[in-house]
Amino acid sequence: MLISTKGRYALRVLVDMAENQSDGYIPLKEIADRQEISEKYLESIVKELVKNNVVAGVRGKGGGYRLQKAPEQVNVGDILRYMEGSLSPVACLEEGAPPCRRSARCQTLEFWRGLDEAIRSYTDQFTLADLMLTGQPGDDYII
Amino acid sequence: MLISTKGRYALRVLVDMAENQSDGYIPLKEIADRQEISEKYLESIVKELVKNNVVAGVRGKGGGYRLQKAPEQVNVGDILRYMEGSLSPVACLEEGAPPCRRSARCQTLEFWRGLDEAIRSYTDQFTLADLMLTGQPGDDYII
DNA sequence: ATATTTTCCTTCTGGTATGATAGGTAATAG
DNA sequence: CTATTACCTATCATACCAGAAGGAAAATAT
Repeated sequence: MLISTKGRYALRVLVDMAENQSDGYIPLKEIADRQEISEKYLESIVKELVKNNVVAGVRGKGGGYRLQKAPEQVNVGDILRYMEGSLSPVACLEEGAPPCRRSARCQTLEFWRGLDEAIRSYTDQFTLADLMLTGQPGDDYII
Repeated sequence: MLISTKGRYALRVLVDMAENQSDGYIPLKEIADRQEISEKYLESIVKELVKNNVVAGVRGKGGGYRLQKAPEQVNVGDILRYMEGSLSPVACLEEGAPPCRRSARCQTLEFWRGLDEAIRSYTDQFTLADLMLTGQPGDDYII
């Protein structure tokens, strides 16, 4: 399974933030309630999003989280890579993986590279805005 | 990581069998040596391939394993699904998964379905014969 | 018959990731 | 000063991964 709950929940949280965006900050508890996900678990997920400057958090009363970019600027593939570490289908194609001694003779490598590319090109064409419309990437906005 | 060593090794074993095909059977030890994979571990992998009628095993001297179909008839996506159980990127799209209570309101579901389809359509266009050529699916044979 | 080869079957193990839960600390607004 | 909220660290149960071990059953060669 390529994507764990970390990646799935992260997308849901971000779409939720994008849709409930205002000038202020949204407390995690609100999002947890709407999305029916344990707030405590979401903490660990949002932490990663803060680290990668996707959202910003402010403590105390009136605090919460907020998107750091417009939904159109948030790439879904990036988010998933932040959360999962990598979207590579096989270990040997992960960034920073030790070079495989057999790669020159490996008859399956090209196949895996193609799969990696198929996953990358699919996920990278979506932004948060596309998910808000629950449509296809590049769909026109109907405001 | 979508694909574990089970799926990766299975493909390598099958390509090895296809290339070293003769009228007889190939002992697993030979394949393990050529592929530099532990024979004991390969046992568990080949077992799954036998179960799914991809290869057949014969015991005793002169025994070993053999492909049950021509390489052109062996679909790579099928093999990976046998070994991994599923190629779905997320749990909720796996076959036999309990229906998700939130699916009607899920804003990420269509995105995941698209990814599932991208993975499926890529993997399913390859056969063992394509891997033997280390080329692209549908490449012409040059004999 | 017997020895050898090979698949087949069951069990065990150490390591790591997943999906959380628990409890506390620091900052901020009113 | 108090309530609220993010932030931090630790712990836990479960499962999966990647194998290793040991033997039973079948087939062949001698």
